Amino acid sequence: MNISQTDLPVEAGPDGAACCPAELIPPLEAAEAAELAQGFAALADPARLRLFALIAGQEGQVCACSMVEPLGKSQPTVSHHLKVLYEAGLVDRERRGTWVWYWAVPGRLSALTATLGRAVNA
Amino acid sequence: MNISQTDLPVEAGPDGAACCPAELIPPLEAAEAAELAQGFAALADPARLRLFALIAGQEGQVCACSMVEPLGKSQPTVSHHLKVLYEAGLVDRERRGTWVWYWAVPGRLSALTATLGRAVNA
DNA sequence: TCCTCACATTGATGAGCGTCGATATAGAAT
DNA sequence: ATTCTATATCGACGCTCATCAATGTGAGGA
Repeated sequence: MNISQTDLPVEAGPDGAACCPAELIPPLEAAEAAELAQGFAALADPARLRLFALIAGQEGQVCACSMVEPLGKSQPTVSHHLKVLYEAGLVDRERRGTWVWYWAVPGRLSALTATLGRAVNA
Repeated sequence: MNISQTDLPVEAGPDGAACCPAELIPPLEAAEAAELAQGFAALADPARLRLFALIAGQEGQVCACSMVEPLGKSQPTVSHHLKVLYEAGLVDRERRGTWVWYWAVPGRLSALTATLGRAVNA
């Protein structure tokens, strides 16, 4: 087994045999990572993904009453997931009389992925 | 089977006041939503986000030993998160002697977001 | 061979989440 | 006011996950 020094990005020290370059670029700040993770967590559930696709895929707005049946979950469960999406900033809502209407917040999804992409390409 | 107006999801009032416009476009298929959610779940943890940014942000590959200290978690915890990222297809790895090297799988992150974006714009 | 180091796995624990039934709240209509 | 409907909240259950100490595994080195 012949290991040439150009094969591996190893910075081997004479005494300690280091495996790694001296310093890595700093990772995401813990606070920013926590905020990003919260955003992705809102998309980490199949029911919420289907809800979000249902809302964002329509022209205009969607009434909450029309989302219970296609999702196949109980009304309290749908309401809970809508709240999670709302608190994640992915959807907005407005009460009009008896019903509540939801719509996707433009650019919020792309902002999430862009933030991670920026941290990766830094 | 009889199709009556009570079968419709639309509750159209006499003056045209309705809560639901008509049929909604079908949501994400449950199977596709589950697969997507699994991918986003890998990014829904601050420790894993920092790990992924650490790996994808470097030039070349990263030794596992160099990720324990910057993350501030125990070695088993880091190993667990690396496994989750690996099984989500976000990173790949190779053992070289004593050490294990990790690198980001190109295009996997953008594929995730593109799939959701396609479902939304359909 | 035995020892050491790097990494993975196991087992346990505590916290958090998805789910639903029951209930509360808000608005509209009678 | 009473009642009905749509939505939100509460309480509880079961399950999953993040975490770490202890242990296992696999690869050099003496």
